[in-house]
Amino acid sequence: MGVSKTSSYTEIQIETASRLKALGHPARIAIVQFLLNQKECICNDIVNELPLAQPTISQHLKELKNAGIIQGTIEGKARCYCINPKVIKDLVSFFNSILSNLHPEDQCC
Amino acid sequence: MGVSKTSSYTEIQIETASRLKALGHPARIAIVQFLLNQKECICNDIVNELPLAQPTISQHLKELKNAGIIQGTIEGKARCYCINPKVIKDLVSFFNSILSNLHPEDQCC
DNA sequence: TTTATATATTGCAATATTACGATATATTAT
DNA sequence: ATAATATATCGTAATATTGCAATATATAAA
Repeated sequence: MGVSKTSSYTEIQIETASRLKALGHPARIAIVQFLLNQKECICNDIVNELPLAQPTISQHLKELKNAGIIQGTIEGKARCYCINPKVIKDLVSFFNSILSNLHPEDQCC
Repeated sequence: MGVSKTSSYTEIQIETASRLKALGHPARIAIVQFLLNQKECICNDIVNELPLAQPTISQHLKELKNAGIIQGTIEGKARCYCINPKVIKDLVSFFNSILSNLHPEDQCC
C-alpha cells in the first residue's frame, strides 16, 4: 500500500484504523454477519456461503483474527471462530465519541 | 487490490465496507478527529497537523468524501470539510446490531 | 495404515493503495 | 495584470491487497 507513515499517529488511531480496515471489505463483513448466525462456526460452512475459494476465506479469517475482530479455537479438524465483543464495543465507542463531538451549530457544510 | 468479487454481496455490505475502508487508515482517522475540533476546516490546516504532504492530504480527503464520511463546500480559495453525521450514525447502528445479535451463551470461543 | 475431511500456507498474477513532486486551477490581494 | 495563496490533479514508484491453484498439515474414519 505504498509508503505508510505510521510514526506520528497515536496507538489508538493506529489500532482503530487497523480494525476498521479489517472490516473494510464486503467479504469480511459477510463473514462477520455469517458468524453471528452460527453456533458452530466452521470455515468450510462459510466457503459454501460466499463466492470465494477456501484459501481466500481462510485468508480473510486470518485478517479478521489479526485485527482482533474474531477469535478462534481448534475443535478437532475444524475451527470455531466467533466475534470478540470487546472490539465491537470499542468501535461503537469510537463512533459515538465522534457523534458527541459534533457540534451541529458549528457545521459549515 | 486484486480481483474483487463484489457481485454477490448486498448493497449494504458493500456500502458499509466502503465506509469502514475509508476510515481504515490512521491518517484518515486523524483527519476526521481534526475536523471534529475545527469550526473552519481547511485542508491547509491539516497539512500543518499531519506528517503528510499537501497532495496526500488532498487525496485522503477525496477518499473520505467519496465514501460519504465528510462533505465539503467551497469558500473562496479554501475548502470547508465537515463530517456527515448520518454516515457515522449508520456505522453506530451497524456495530450495535452486531452486538445485539451476539448470543454470549452460544459463543464457542 | 490408508483415506477422507477441514483448514492453513505458499507462490504468484492482477490490481489497488499510498505517498509525493510537479503542475494545474481558482480565488484573492496588490 | 501579476503575484500570492489554497487546493486539486497527474504521473509514477514502492508496496499492499485480493484471489486462487497447488500443496501442506492435521485430525478423524475406515
